Amino acid sequence: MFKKETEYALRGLVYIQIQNQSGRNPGISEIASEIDTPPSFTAKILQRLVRMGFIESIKGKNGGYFFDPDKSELPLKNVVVAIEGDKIFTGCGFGLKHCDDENPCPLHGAYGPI
Amino acid sequence: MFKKETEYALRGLVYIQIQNQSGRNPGISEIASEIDTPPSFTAKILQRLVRMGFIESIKGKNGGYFFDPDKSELPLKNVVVAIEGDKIFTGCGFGLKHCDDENPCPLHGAYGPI
DNA sequence: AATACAATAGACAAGAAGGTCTTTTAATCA
DNA sequence: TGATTAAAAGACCTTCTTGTCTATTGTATT
Repeated sequence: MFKKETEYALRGLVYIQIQNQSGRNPGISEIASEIDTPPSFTAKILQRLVRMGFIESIKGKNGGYFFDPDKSELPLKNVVVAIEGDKIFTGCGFGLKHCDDENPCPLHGAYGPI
Repeated sequence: MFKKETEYALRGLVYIQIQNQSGRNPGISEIASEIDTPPSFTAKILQRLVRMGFIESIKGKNGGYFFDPDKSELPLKNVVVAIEGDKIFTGCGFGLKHCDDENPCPLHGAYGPI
């Protein structure tokens, strides 16, 4: 379905969000253990999310990851597009170049909703 | 969305089916050129489809690929499952193990239809 | 039988995805 | 200030995906 990277990113973000709501900034080892992903790989993914501005982080003791409370809510779709590209939403299931609403392939109708 | 392999397989099967209906058994170079895929790679994929029993083939002059007319129609879903595995249909978009109808993740509702 | 044609088999290789590990940088606390 | 904690950076490795290429096997035509 999605790449592992996207999956882990989504799971991580959801976990961070939930913890933030309890006033906590979880760290990488907690996150990886709770969402059941490889710690180092997860760390790299979260780094990317920080660089892309989806979340913030602070180093050192009591450090961790958190959402900027000033920012508006983050649609998960943005994350998926940032990692997977938007072909996953705009592309054709058959990989056809000339598949659109006017020229639909057999799968087209089924995929519209998503 | 799907792997290239799956995409090419679906496109190839559809093309073969259409040609069969006109009484023709298209060969690999025609198929690859018409569905716009790399010939050698496409050949390998069609070989797999033959070995898996989805289509038949004959070698030599006037050879090519065709569907066994005695067999019942082939749901494309079977092809996708054969190549991608069934996680793509049964798995959770978040990669959660404990996501099902009773314990749905936020994406679950949206994916049910597919 | 010889030839030409076309699928099959399988070795090989480049690139992307998935994952580990070590070193560096920054924040806190004693 | 020094020790500790935790994120950042990046080198490195393995596996899977996406191909290419060559040799072989089988079929049909002449």
